[in-house]
Amino acid sequence: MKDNNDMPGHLARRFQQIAVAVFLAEVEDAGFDLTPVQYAALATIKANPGLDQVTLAGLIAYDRTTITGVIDRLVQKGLTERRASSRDRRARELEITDEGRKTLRAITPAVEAAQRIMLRGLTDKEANDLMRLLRKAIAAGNELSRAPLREGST
Amino acid sequence: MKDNNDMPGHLARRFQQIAVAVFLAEVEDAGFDLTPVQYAALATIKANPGLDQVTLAGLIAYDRTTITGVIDRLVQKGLTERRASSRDRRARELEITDEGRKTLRAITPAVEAAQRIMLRGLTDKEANDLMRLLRKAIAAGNELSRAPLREGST
DNA sequence: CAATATTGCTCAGTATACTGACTATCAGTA
DNA sequence: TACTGATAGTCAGTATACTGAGCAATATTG
Repeated sequence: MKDNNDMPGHLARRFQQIAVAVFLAEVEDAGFDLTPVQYAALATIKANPGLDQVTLAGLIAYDRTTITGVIDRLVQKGLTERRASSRDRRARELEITDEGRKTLRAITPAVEAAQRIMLRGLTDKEANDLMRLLRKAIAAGNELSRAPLREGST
Repeated sequence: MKDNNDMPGHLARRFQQIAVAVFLAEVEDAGFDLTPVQYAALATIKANPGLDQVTLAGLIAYDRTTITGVIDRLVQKGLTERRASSRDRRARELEITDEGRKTLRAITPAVEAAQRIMLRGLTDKEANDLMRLLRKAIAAGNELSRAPLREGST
């Protein structure tokens, strides 16, 4: 019988599991307390000042119901500000704080180290191949999850 | 600046997200209600009758605190039996029920379809390459997560 | 412009994952 | 055999993800 551990779905889960563990370990070693999800959100807020939650969710492929809690925690940590939009009173505008900017800068080496560590079993060429193939598979399946990636507004 | 969406950690998360969505959609279309995690656990219990929870967790790389809830749900659905071991009173022996066996058989086509769909953007060669590279990266990082894969007892 | 549809966000509920702690039990050893 | 350490399982707490529902506000349309 075919080994269940060899199915793409299982490999996906396992690789993600390792990636998160490596990220958290490196970031903690660097003296910070930030999850991969929080990091991506924070970096995206910095790159797109004043964006609303739905746009942010689309830019990093998070569910809109997930982003609420993520931002709650970023706000609670003092890394992000959330305020009502004046143009659309349903929306919240997000801004990174000085503290958030500082954290993002300081944490970057750990984040980059983590990316290397999670690929440490591969040669440079293999790592590039893996990322290319993942990108391709993800692009083809983008619309299949509830939280697809939505490119910048144009 | 480097796009955060292009980091291996983000690709891992995104691919896993799509894989789970595809799995759930296919299984639901087939008329079943089983998560990828529950499926893997059930299949492993069937292949290793009477195994205990820690061994099961090791075989599919789940955390031991996660497996408790997964088995709770399999038992509640009538697919698995959990009973105290006579040899070691700390341990629980797991068995698949007839209903579990029937479900596993009936669900297989949907599971296989899901694996194809999550790779649908890739050629056969690319799909094989992706899986080979994932296996290699995972093997190198196995010990980095709290729930590493533990091969069969030997 | 009134009725309708859509959108931004939140909430309640469920299912992984993990941290850390705790109980019960087992195994090894002085 | 009493002591010590390790192991099996559970529990409480936190953080993603997602389903489905709902509210408030905006957009669309007849």
